[in-house]
Amino acid sequence: MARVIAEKDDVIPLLAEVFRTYGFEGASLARISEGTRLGKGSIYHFFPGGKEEMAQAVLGHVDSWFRQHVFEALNEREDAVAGIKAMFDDVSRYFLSGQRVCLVGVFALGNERDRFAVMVRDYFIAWIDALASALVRTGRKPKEARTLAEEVVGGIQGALVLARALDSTDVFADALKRFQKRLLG
Amino acid sequence: MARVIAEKDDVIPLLAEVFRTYGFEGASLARISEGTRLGKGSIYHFFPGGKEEMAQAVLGHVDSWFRQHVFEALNEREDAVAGIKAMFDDVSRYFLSGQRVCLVGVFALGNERDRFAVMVRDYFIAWIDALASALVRTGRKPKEARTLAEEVVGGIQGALVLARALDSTDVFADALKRFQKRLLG
DNA sequence: GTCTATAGAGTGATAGAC
DNA sequence: GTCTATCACTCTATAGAC
Repeated sequence: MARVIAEKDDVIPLLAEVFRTYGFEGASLARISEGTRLGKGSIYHFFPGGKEEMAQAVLGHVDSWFRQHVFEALNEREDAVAGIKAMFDDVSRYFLSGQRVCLVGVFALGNERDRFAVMVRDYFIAWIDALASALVRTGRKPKEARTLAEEVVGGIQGALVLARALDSTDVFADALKRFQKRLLG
Repeated sequence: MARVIAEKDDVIPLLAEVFRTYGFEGASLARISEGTRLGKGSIYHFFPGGKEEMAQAVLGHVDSWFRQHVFEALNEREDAVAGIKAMFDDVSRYFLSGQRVCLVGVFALGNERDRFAVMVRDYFIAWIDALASALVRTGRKPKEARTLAEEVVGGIQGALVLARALDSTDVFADALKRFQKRLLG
């Protein structure tokens, strides 16, 4: 038997793409098997807890990617303006200009929300907090910063919906430009 | 056998709630049967085309509700300001202050988007067009009106995501207030 | 032999269609 | 209710690295 080494870390991004494409309920094991190019045996070897554990792992992966790239840049950069610009660049690339969906957003809308409530909530809170803190460092008042952060993080989710509904990457790109302008003038 | 009269028009709102709750893939016939209190036989009597026809009917129902209530008020009211205010009131009530999800938005994010692409697209286009036309009548330039309309319609979708993620009706209510203020000053 | 990654036949339950 | 297909999942049987 050809033993092609696969590690959990290599599998998770493929898994993420399956969940993004089909949603939690629509991600059948057949589709997961196809998407990861792994037999059921391998899948259950990595994720004995089944689909729930797979989704948990994928959410964790998305969350830590955003923490490492987006939130950290927002929180730690001395230059808050540069951190905010970096956020918009990352977001544009990550969501493929609106063609790719936000897994956490999809889970928030679905029935599976309650099952993953903590991860879903923490992801959005971390994002809003990080953006608000950067905005305070650009000179905004804390309350204004928080409102703006909520508006932009929510607005990005809405722009993803619209971009997919209208099948237009421009809708997403234009929304990001508007948001950046509103935050940085 | 107790013959409880059911009509298709009575079934569709119940069906809509099932699709809203579980999504297209998650709306199994068992859940549909439970939600509509109809046996499988009755369901297929009303919708010989199966789940696809059910979803089509539900999308059509949502679409025509918005057309009759929201879009018409935006398009036809002499007083454009009143029409826009009415839109926000309707939206707040319809989505139960963010506890209820937008079925069209959910479909836009999912894999089922392509199947229902026309209805999904037309719904959002009609909404954006209606709002933009009302904004023009409040004195906005056409291009500015269109951008604002896109931003608000997308923003409402994003606010639904955030409200569910943070499990907060305030997030949704506050977003609506902000949008109304931005549109009407 | 032990351990880990592999494939996939086979389980009962449930899916959607009729 | 009845049909077949597919569901999530289990289990056995591999292969190769140590």
